Amino acid sequence: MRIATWNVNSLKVRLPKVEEWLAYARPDVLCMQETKLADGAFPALAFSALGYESAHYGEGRWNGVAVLSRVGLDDVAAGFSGQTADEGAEARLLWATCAGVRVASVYVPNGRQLGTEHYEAKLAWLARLRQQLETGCDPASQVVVCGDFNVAPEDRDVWDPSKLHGGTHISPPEREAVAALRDWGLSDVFRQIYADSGVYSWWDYRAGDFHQGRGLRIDLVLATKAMADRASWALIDRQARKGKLPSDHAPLLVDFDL
DNA sequence: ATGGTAGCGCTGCTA
Repeated sequence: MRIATWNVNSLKVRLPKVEEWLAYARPDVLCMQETKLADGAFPALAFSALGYESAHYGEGRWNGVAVLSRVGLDDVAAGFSGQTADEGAEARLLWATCAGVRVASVYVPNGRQLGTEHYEAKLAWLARLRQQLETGCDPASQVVVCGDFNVAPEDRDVWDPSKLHGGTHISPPEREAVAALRDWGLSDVFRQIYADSGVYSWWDYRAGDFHQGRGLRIDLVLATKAMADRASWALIDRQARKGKLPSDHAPLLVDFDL
C-alpha cells in the first residue's frame, strides 16, 4: 500500500501537475494540503477519471485538505471531533478510512512568528490533534497521520539551523508538540528508513532556495507501530518540485507491506 | 543584500 502526502499550494493551479504525478507515482492514497478551494470547486471528477475516490474539506482562499484513495474511502470526518461551527474553524484536518487504515490529512498552522497569537494557536492546534488521537484512536490500530506539519523535527531536517534560530518551525515548543504525537504512538516513517541530513520537502519560492538546497523537511508521514513496522520504502520526490509551476513542497511517498 | 516569489483577488494578506 503506497501512501503519499503533498502540499499542492492551490489545487486550481496545480491540478495538471497532480494528475500527471498520480499517473506515474500511482499512490493508493494521496493526502493533499493547501488546496485553497471551496468544496464546490474541488475537481472530484478529474480524480475519479484516474480511479480515485476523494474527500475534500475546504473553505476557499486558504487552507483546504483532501484525501484521494483507489482502495476505498469510508468514514470521512472533517475537522476535530466535537468542534462547533461557531469556532470558525479553518479547514486543516480530514480523516478517512482507506482499506482498513485510518488516514488523516493535516495542515498545521504556520505560526508566523514566535510570541504571536498565531504561534500559540499552532501549538494549541498540535495539542488538540494529540488530544483527538487519545480520545478517538487506538495506538494499536493502523493509523497514519500525513501532511504539512510546518515543523522540522530535528536540526538534520533544516538546511542551516543557525539561520532559522529564533524563528518558527524549529523552536523547542513546536518540536515538543510533534514529539508528543510520537509519544502517543506515531513514528516518523521517513526517519525509520533514512538518517541522511540535507533531505527536505519544502523550499521557499524566494531567492532560489530550491536550487541552492535551502529547505526544510516539514512534510511527514507519521504511523502507528502496526503500520510503521511494515514500511519498506520512502521517497521525497524532488522531481515534482521542478518544471513549470511547481508547488513549493515536494510530495512524500511511503510504501507499506500490507 | 533585513531582500526575494507565488497565490488569491483586487488591496494587502498569507506563506
